[in-house]
Amino acid sequence: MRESCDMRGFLSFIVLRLISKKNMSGEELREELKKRKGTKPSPGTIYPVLKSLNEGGFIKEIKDSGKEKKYKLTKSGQKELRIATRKFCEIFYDMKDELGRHCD
Amino acid sequence: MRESCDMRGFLSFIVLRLISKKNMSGEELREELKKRKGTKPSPGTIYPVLKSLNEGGFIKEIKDSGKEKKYKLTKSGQKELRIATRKFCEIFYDMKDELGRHCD
DNA sequence: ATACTAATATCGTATATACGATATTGGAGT
DNA sequence: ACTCCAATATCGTATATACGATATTAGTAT
Repeated sequence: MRESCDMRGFLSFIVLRLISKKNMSGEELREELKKRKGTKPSPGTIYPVLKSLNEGGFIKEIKDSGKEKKYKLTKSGQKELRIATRKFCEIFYDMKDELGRHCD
Repeated sequence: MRESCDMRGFLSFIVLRLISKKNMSGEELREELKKRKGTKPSPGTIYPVLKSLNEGGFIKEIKDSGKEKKYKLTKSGQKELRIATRKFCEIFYDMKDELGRHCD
């Protein structure tokens, strides 16, 4: 996960958040993102992100039935998610009203 | 502003949002982003964004005293912001609780 | 008018996120 | 065992956002 000042880390952030709620595979993530955004991210988008988060030690593969590989957060991933969430809130603190209005 | 499926449009989104609340110059935007994120985006980050939003017709230069150039949203920019806000809320609808908790 | 300075603008470079296309892999079913 | 398919993985390419360095510009002050 990036530490610098740019805005590019959001896909990793979303993936960490989704996995923190429920252990998920690449395909499940693609489905969930389709629900949220209307379009399904291509395999070339999601699998490199999972690879990078895995190599960074933020998520860990768990064996599941079938050929799916599910991932769960590691301790380090939980910590990273807390940090990223705080940053997100600092940047977007004033989106609270809109989120309430649009999404109830 | 981008229409596709990626996550990269957030700096433009934030800039549109800030300008929608108050006409702002590049320096004022840098200051506000510093407040929110802790680091001030470099000139090489913010001015190209303003240029691109201006060329896209989303913001418009207004003459101010001094050498500052302030920008205001155009009608097209207002519309774009509404669309982008809805998308943002669809993606991050479940951040509502965190935003409430962290930022009150 | 000239020098100074803050704001703006541009340049080269780096990287995360994106895509579509293609390759690989591992269970399922025959 | 072999084929098939869905899930995963990789490749080449494109673009927005990032930086630091440098250049330009327009008021300010001397």
